[in-house]
Amino acid sequence: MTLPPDTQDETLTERQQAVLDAVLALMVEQGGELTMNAVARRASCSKESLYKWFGDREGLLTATVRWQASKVRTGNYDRTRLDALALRDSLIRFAANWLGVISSPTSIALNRFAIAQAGGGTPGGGLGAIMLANGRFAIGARLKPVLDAGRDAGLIDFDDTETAFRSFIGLVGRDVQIRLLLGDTLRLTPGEIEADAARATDQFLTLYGTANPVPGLPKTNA
Amino acid sequence: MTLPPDTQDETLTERQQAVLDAVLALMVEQGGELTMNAVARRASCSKESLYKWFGDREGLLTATVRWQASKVRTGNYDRTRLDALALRDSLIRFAANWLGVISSPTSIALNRFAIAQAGGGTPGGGLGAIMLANGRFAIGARLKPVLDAGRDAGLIDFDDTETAFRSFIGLVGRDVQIRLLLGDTLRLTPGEIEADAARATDQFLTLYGTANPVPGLPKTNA
DNA sequence: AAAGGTCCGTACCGTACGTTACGGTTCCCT
DNA sequence: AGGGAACCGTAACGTACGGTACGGACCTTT
Repeated sequence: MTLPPDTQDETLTERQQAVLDAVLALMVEQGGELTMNAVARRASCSKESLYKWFGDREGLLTATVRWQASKVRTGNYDRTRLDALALRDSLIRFAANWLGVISSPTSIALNRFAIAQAGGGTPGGGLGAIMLANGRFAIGARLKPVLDAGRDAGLIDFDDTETAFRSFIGLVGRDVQIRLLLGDTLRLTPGEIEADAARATDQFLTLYGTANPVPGLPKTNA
Repeated sequence: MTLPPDTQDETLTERQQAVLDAVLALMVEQGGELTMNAVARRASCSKESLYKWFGDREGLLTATVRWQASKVRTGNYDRTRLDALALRDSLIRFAANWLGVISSPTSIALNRFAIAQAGGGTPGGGLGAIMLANGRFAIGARLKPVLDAGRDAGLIDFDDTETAFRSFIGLVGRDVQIRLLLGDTLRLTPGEIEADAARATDQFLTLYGTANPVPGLPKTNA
């Protein structure tokens, strides 16, 4: 009669968090073959405890996704005083951070799981909806204030913040995520991430910047 | 003793093609739960025939991916004489075509399958490698001649064709593919596809175009 | 008409996995 | 020290699915 704890809000024991970390580790190294037996063995816990804590396999997976999402949340990027250089710096740091996240083995493994079961008949979306809410839409909510502030400061110009935001993440991410998800052996070193972030940001500023661009960065046809 | 027909090159009976179409239909409507029984029932054939024709489940899946890929191949986009308007038109048609492909239910379902098993221990990449070869890399090989021709004609300028190409598909695709894969209810009408293709192309030409842009398209901060 | 091949429908087998149940151990509370 | 809760390890159960085997129908060939 134990109803599934779908309303769990950060109420996780240290032990349970360790279990979820074990799930993440298994997802990363073992890939799509994730059995309850393997989780129990890896986490050194009994399957009975797994079912008591998370209800069923689906509950364990959603708890894992939420757990990882709660670990990824970083600081905001908005500032009070904003000049062209500060805006560019904020955008570059945002882009580099996001590239680091989406190219991390954990994010790749988690997205694979969410995508694999997004097609199933699970109503409500399941893991895919959670990944979208905590990934795509969360970063949108975090970056849009920066873009709006840049527009208010007269540094950039656009009609729709959403459209500008999508152009930016398109320039930043390009085909990285889909290639990594499909198993492409694509290594992003921290140096490449930083360079890509700067290139994408400068391209974005070229497209949406006003007449006062950052000096010395007219066009970057890298 | 029937060795698996891994060297099948378009040698498919009409019956077998119908079976693969049934697999595609099942992938689209049923999602990740694809059993051999369901395929046999849907295609009105026996499981024995499935195993005789495709070896095993993996062979059936790879044959399906190849079959779909062979259906998507469209005409090339290169031209002999190229002015600014012709280049822009080629890019727009290419972008619209690609957007239509990646937003089609068949492509989404197929990518879901390839991604789901790309994490598994299957060496060589499996379906993911096939999807990459026939998707991402195939369109690259098809578009790069156009970009190079545009550069030779002095219409656009860049150092690395690959980098320019990746910026282009970033501007075109943005976050469409990952959102659809995660189950986002995102509908792309033909009109939106055409508008997105034009916007992305004009943004690309703004970034990489030379001093002679298409008249009347200086900046499109849509 | 007889023979042989191809294929459909179904039944069957072995295994893997999700889920449940149980005995033994550790730890906390009083 | 005694009682109880939580938990670990393992065994057991039911189902689902990949893969195989078999009987019968249809079609072609001679």
